[in-house]
Amino acid sequence: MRLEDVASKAKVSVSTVSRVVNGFESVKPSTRKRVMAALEQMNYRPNLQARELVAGKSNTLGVIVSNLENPFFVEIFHLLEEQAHKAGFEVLVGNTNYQPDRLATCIDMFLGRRVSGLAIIVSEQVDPELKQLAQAGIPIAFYDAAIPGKRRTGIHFDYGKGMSLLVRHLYDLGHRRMAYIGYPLQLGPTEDRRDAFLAATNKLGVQQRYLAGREHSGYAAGREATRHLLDSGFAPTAILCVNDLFAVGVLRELRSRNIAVPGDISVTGFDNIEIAEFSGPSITTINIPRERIATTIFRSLTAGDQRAQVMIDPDLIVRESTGIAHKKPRA
Amino acid sequence: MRLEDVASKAKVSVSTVSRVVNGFESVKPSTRKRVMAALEQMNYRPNLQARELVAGKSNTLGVIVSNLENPFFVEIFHLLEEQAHKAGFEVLVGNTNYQPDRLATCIDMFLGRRVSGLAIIVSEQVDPELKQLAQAGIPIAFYDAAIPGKRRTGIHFDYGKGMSLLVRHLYDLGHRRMAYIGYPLQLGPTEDRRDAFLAATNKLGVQQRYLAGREHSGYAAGREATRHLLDSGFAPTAILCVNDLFAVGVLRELRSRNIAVPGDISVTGFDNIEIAEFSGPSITTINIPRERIATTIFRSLTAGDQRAQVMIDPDLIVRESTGIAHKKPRA
DNA sequence: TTGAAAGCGGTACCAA
DNA sequence: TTGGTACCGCTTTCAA
Repeated sequence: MRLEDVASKAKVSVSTVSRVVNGFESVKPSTRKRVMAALEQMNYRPNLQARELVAGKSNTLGVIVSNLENPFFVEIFHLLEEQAHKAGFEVLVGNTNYQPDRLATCIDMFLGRRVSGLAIIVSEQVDPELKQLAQAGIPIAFYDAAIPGKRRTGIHFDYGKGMSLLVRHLYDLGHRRMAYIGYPLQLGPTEDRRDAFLAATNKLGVQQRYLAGREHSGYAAGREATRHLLDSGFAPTAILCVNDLFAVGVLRELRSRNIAVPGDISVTGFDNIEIAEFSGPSITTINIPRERIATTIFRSLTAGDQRAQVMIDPDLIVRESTGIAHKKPRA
Repeated sequence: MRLEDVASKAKVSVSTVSRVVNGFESVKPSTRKRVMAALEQMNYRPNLQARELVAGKSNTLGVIVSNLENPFFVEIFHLLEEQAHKAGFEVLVGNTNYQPDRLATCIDMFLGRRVSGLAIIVSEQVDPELKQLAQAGIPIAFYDAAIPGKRRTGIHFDYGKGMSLLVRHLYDLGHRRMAYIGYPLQLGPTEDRRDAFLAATNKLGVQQRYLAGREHSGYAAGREATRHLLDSGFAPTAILCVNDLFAVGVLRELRSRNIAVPGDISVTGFDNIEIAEFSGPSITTINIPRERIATTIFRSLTAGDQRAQVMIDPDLIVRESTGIAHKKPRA
């Protein structure tokens, strides 16, 4: 099990076994062979804690996400993982469930494990942790969170532009009464979306309504918010959602009320996850180019490519869920 | 940064600092206060590699899954995580993407990190790794994979029963021509589903057809398989899918061909993930009680509750996607 | 080409 | 209540 066990079995020193394990040249072939055999027989597996302790690093990257149930985060993780593996890194994921204390725990865990880079892809506020992060001494990449500073990369998506594209698209289709369904909490990036919605609709003089879903994500939250919305008396001709998951929930509720989409009401999502293409009807949404995000994170974590700020641009993806506004909205 | 740095700053020994860090009682309040201050100022964070090296364990559980993009796996992970956190464990996830070499790497990584328990929730074959796992010396729980032995818990779901329930349900609705869309590879548990489908249809004398999707999961695979199926000339009145993701893809293709569900063709999924309830139409499926799975895994990993075999029973969930068979199937 | 020994950053035992 | 020290398993000089 340990280097020493193998050493005594092969009748050599631990140094020699270590050399064999790490593929050094300076080992006599016959010795190497003997050691290899012992290694094999004893099913030796290096203790990474020990190895990394002496190395002082771990060629492991840490990724912290708010919500593994949102395919958007999972996709970014996947793309990042792919690049990391190619470069010989392992990737570990931590999940916060939007809980600030979990965030702190995850950060402690990853920094305590001396990961060589940490990607923080969360929606919650990171401020209270900034202090410890500042002294971490490793590259840290943020997506969507907090203020970037030294040794940190802030990657941001232009929500304002994205939301404007949606509002404009709907406006051009004749919509003048729009509702927006967002997250419940004070999550920075999602406030951006709401503010952008408010700004865009105000600018165009569109009647609007803002509503917070009860959960952070998920179909159920979108559905429930839709119930409240429709029962409130505000009869929108279009419903915009903070993400695609919510939009699916909205579609579900509308369907169960026999409200046609986009015949009676248009619906939009955000993120362009796969379900947006496969739901019935498919969902008009904003694409966030994950490859760019993943690549930027990876570079900043490994190549020391620490551009302080990166802004990512949106694309509008028009699908079946949006159409010409009816004069007489149903609800 | 290190215990020693804090010690010299607080003018005490490393032992004392260690005691304070670990909350031992036997420290004079005044000393403790001084140490705490130093700790705070220097932003000390214990090196987990060192700590775990001496401890010989890590109060961390490892979870390996095939596919983080399948919400089914994510849900199990979440439930497991919840219980683990309550019990003071951290949970680390590894992702294999159905690649056997990734599985081996993940296992090496987790065992090398001396996790105190390892859950392997994958569909690929684990046999080649069994040898190393046998010597791991820690509790290992399998879901859906490999042969359980000593120190290992095998949790299995009764796919045969689940598939029978679906076939029977459809049969009772008058269906006599059924197609099944499965995974492409020789993945043990999914072969079970296919075999169960074949067995159940044969028993009832139903015309059947088996088809493999091109990917492991995902909407696109289901959709593509449906294209092949419909273009093949076999005109089923019902399509059964290996999982709910596939079923969503099937629905999408049928919709784009203006084939009504369940009017013209009935569709079923498997797993009962959330989308099955929210898709349009909602999907008749088999529920797999994840709580039981997660709880069983957790217990076997921590409490030494090592029942060798656990079999989990299915529930049939009837929703909108299945209905009475038409005499003249369209396709 | 090989072995001995000094750490890496902690913990824990023993003495003081 | 404190400090000294051996040791966890591995890597890495330095000598032999």
